[in-house]
Parts: sequence; C-alpha cells; structure tokens
Amino acid sequence: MTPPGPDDPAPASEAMSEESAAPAPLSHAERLWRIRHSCAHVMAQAVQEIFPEAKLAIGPPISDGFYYDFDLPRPLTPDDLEEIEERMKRVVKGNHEFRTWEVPREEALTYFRERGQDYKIELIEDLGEESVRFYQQDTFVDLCAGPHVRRTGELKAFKLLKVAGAYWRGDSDRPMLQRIYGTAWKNKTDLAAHLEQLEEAKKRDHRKLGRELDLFSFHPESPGAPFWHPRGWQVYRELRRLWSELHDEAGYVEICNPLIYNKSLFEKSGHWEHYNEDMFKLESEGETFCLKPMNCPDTMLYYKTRRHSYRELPLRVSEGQHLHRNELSGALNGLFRVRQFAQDDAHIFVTEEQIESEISNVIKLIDRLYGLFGLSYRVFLSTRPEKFMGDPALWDRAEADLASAIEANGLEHRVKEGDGAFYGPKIDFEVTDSLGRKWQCATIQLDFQLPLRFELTYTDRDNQPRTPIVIHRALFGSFERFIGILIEHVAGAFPTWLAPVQLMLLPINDACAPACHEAAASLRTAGVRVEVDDRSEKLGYKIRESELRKVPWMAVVGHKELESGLFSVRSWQHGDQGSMSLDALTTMLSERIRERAFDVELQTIAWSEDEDEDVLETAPSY
RNA sequence: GCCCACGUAGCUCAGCGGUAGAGCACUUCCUUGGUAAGGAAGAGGUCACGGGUUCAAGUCCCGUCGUGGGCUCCA
Repeated sequence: MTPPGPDDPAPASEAMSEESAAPAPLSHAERLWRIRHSCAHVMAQAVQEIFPEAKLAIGPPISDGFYYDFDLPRPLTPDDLEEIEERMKRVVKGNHEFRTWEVPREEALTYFRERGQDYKIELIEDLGEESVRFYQQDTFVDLCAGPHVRRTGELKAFKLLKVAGAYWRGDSDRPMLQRIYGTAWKNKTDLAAHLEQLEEAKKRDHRKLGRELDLFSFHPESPGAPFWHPRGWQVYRELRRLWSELHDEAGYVEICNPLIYNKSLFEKSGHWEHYNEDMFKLESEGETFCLKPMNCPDTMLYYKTRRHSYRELPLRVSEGQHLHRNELSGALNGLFRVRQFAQDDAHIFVTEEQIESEISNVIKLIDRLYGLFGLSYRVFLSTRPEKFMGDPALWDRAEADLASAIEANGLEHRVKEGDGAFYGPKIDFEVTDSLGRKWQCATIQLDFQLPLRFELTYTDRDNQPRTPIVIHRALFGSFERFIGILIEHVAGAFPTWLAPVQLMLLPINDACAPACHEAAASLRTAGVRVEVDDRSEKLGYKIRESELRKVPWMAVVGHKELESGLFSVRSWQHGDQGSMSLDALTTMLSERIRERAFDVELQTIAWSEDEDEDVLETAPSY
C-alpha cells in the first residue's frame, strides 16, 4: 500500500488505532513512556511545520521526557522553542488520533526518498526488516515502532527545555544535528514538581555554591583542575582522613607512587594502545612520559618489588595520588568532570577462593561509608561481555561469587548482562541524592588480565607459583566528584564534622572579643574548627553572615554570657538553642565530630522517580 | 574535539555604535549595637584576549581562550 499523505489518512481497514490494539491496562511507567514518545512526535510535527525542509532523525522518550534530533537550515533560538511549543499545543488541542499501520520496506523507502528524509532511509535500511511501521497524528507521519497514546489530547503536561547539538548516531564523524529536549508528565502537577526540582538543582549547583562558600575555583590557566580554597580543602582533608581511618581499620596498606611514567609502563598495561589519547604526555631526553591516568599499572610495579606468599593474601594496597586525564575540553564540568583528580583507589590481590569474602568486605566498607552521608544506593552486577579475555569457567565462578557476596550483605542487585569489562566482571554502586538524582560512585572490578600482563605471582601452599586476581575498587569514585555530589546533596550545608568552620563565636561588642578568642583557643584544643567574628558589626549582621556561609553552629557572647559563663548557642538549621556552658558546648560538638554524625536535615523534593525508573526496561526494545 | 549560547568591577547583573553603571562585597571614618543587612565617604574596569569594519566599537564582523547546555537513554 501507499502510505497516506497528510490529507489522505490510512483506510480504516488497514489503519489500526492504539485503542483496539491495546486493551490491557497500562502501567504508570508504560503510560509515561507513551506520553513522552508521543510528545516527541508532536514536536517533530511542529518543527516540520516551521521548517518544511527539516530532516528528521530520531525522537525517543528518555527519563523525565523526550528529545528529537533534526537537521535544520539554521540554528534554533529560544524564540523558536516558544513557537514550537505553541504549535504543539495546537496539535494537542486538535485531539488527533494516533494511527499506525504496516508498510512494506520498499514502499517505506520510497516514501521517505520522495521527501528527502535521508536519516529515516538509513534507519529503515539498517533495520533490515521486510516491513516497518508508520505512525500518524494529524498531518504528521513518522517511522516508528510505537506504541503511542491514543489521541494527542492526552498530552497534557510538557515543556521544551533546551536545544543542544548531537551527532547523528552519536558518531563524531557524522553530521551534527540539533536536538530539542523536552519534559513530559501525565499531569500539570507532576510537571510543576519536576520543574521545581530543576530550579532547586540550579540553586544548589556545586559550582555556584563553591564560589559562594569560597570552597574552590577554576582558572583558565589550568582548565578542568580545581583550585581548592582553605574551606574546600578542609572538606577534602576531612574526607581523606575518614578514608584513611576506614582503610587502616580494614587492613589496607597505603603507598604513594610517582605521577609520571615512561610510556613503556602503559604499553605493558595496554593503556597506551587504548587510552593514549586521554593521557597527558611529556618529552624528556627523547623519551615519552605520561602523567598517570590511573593507579593500577604502577601498583603492579609495587607488587613486583618482592616475592609474595599465599599467606599475605589478600593484600590490600591503597593509593590516592593525583591522576590526570586529558578529557575533551567540552566534556569538563565543574567538579563532576575534571582533568586532575584523586581516586580513593585500592587494589586487592587475592586468590580465587578469596574473591567472595573480600568482595563482601569491600561492600561492607561502602555501606558504612555511604551511611555517613545519608545516601541510599543501588547495586548493579555487570557480567561477561561478548568480547572478553580469560577462562569462561573462571568468569562464571567469579560472577557467582560477586552475586553471593552482595546477597550475604542483605542487598538486592540488578544484573547488567554483558556489561562487564573485557578483563573481568564488576559491581557498580549508584547513589541517589536528596533530589533523587543518581550518581555512579563506588565500583568494584575484578581483573583477570592485568596480573597476567605484569606476570604477577605468589607462591602457593604447594610451593608452586600462581597468578593472583586483582580487585580494583574505589568507594567515593574520586574525591573531587564526590565533594561535588555532596555539596549538591546537602545544598552546601555540611554536617558538623565536615563543615569547614564548625562554630562561629559572635562577640556582641568589642569588649567581649578577647573572651571569645580565649574560648576559641580552648575549643581548638578539643578539635573544633572555630572562628571568631570580632568585626565591629551588629549581632544581626554577623549572624546573617554566618547563616549565609552555612556555618552549622554559632555562639553569641555578650556581657550576660560572660557573667553567667553560659554561651547562647544557635544552630544554622534551628536557630536559637538556649544557653550552654563552654564545656557542654565543647562536648556537644566534639561528640558530633567524633561520631561523624550526619546532623543535616536534607531538604528533599517530591519527585515521581520510583514510578518511572523502569520505563526504559519495560519499554519495547526498539 | 564538535554544535549552540555566553564572557562588562571580587560576586550578581544593567548598558547593545557617541565621554563605563547599579546592588552586594572591599577600604576608611562614625556607631559598641542582643539572634538574618546601622550610617557616611572612598577605592575598584584596556568592557576575556587578538585582529578587522567605522569619524567613533562593551556594543557590528572574524579568530583565539575560557565558561555553560549537549554530543545513542539509539524508529
């Protein structure tokens, strides 16, 4: 059959509406998926009305919304978005039916050839099916597997958000298209909640807070490398201290290796072949050196400095040196994507039998760590990919060990089939922050290959050399990125133990300042980070300043306090806390600090995340 | 790297061909004040950098650097 033109809807006998096709009740996720997918089509119609010569690429639903890629004669402006949105609303008002029908491959190709829709042609050719499916609403026809909502009138709540460049099929050698992103929900309430969440995210952007709270800065002289200011570095130091304590307790040893290596090291590890482009390189005396992009190869060198017995394993070696990766300039993003950073890295050398228990140990460490920050997380197990190295039987056993280590810790996990690295399976931890955003932080990766490449051995019970297995693992991921996540998670208001300044003493007038300095000295001895705001300003002014700096605790000291010996304590979150002796105040603070109490009330925003998180998994695969 | 946008005082921004502006922050002085901004004065900018157009360029054009949004969540 010939696909119907805009004024020639498909014959009723051949056209099928979703109404008759899908009698089963839809899950919430499925409905959202359809709404978003349908919005993409309506948007494409609007764009095509404005630019009849527009070439359409793809327009799928994504989490929170949808996008569509277009090849257009000129760049889009924000005004264009408004017009497109207006036109979309008109289509919605028309309450047009979504119709669908099968089209034989050749006819579909002819249809799109006549219209110069090169990308659609390529899609059909790549599909390699005998027939494809068309969808139509109002005047707009598109190649699409569907399904969609029944009528455009069901698209009640959407908003176009931004225009971005996107390569056709994500390939930098192919044309750059213009992508319009939109968000769509089942009703206006959900849409408003989502927009509010976006607003809130903007407010607590770590780059903005980093400047406002004087934590760090970036400079063109070293793009992608954070300059840590005293307050930000204090947070960094505190996290490092925590990290060292946890690892000392857990039986790790820490080493400190060089930053610069002859490229031969990376030839041996295989990075030179695969990672070359991402490394910073230096020349010296005719030799090529690289700033190390990861700690594994040089940790292997450490292992090889002497012979090892099976009695030493598991050998847990941590290293937190700075790493450099020459990330694409356009990929840099605050603390989230930097060129210089430190991973809280460790490599554990184990025997095959030790995998399960050692993985379990790492999981416990991660669980303990995240608990300190009020972060919940999910666990993913990635299994053997199609292209892999090593013994399949070893893979199978290792995967089973990883799964049972997860279960032994009472955790649930999802399997990402075939998503492991070629050198071994892995477990990823994805934390959810207070705004419901997900971040992949901790990772545990088994490596069967690196020990072989470096010819690592240990001497087993029977006096025979055996090859150990290496476990790569990081808990925070990188300190830089984790601090960025943390800043946004707590909106800049750190728990007491992490706060750059934990207590601000506020003398009511100049006469009370000396007493404050005395108290400050005593508090510092007790390990409290305290400052005295002894400027000749009014109390209200100083309080405001400390509030804006998100200092968790303040103590007002005036004549009253000096006479009674009781300080007026105020907390950042809850205001006036009544009076307290210096001793009691010191005890209260040092307890919180010692326990690393998460004394932060997270301000969360309602979002429908749990309802749509399975959208992609339950959706048809094409 | 690529597409688009942006770059004016430390920060947030106004100015968009005709002699650089505001608020906050900063400095000095007055004020010694009790739970989120006391008052006055002052200092501070080659308008990112480099070219070009023009009698005249933060303002228009080109390039460079940086920043921001993105660049498979694949019909």
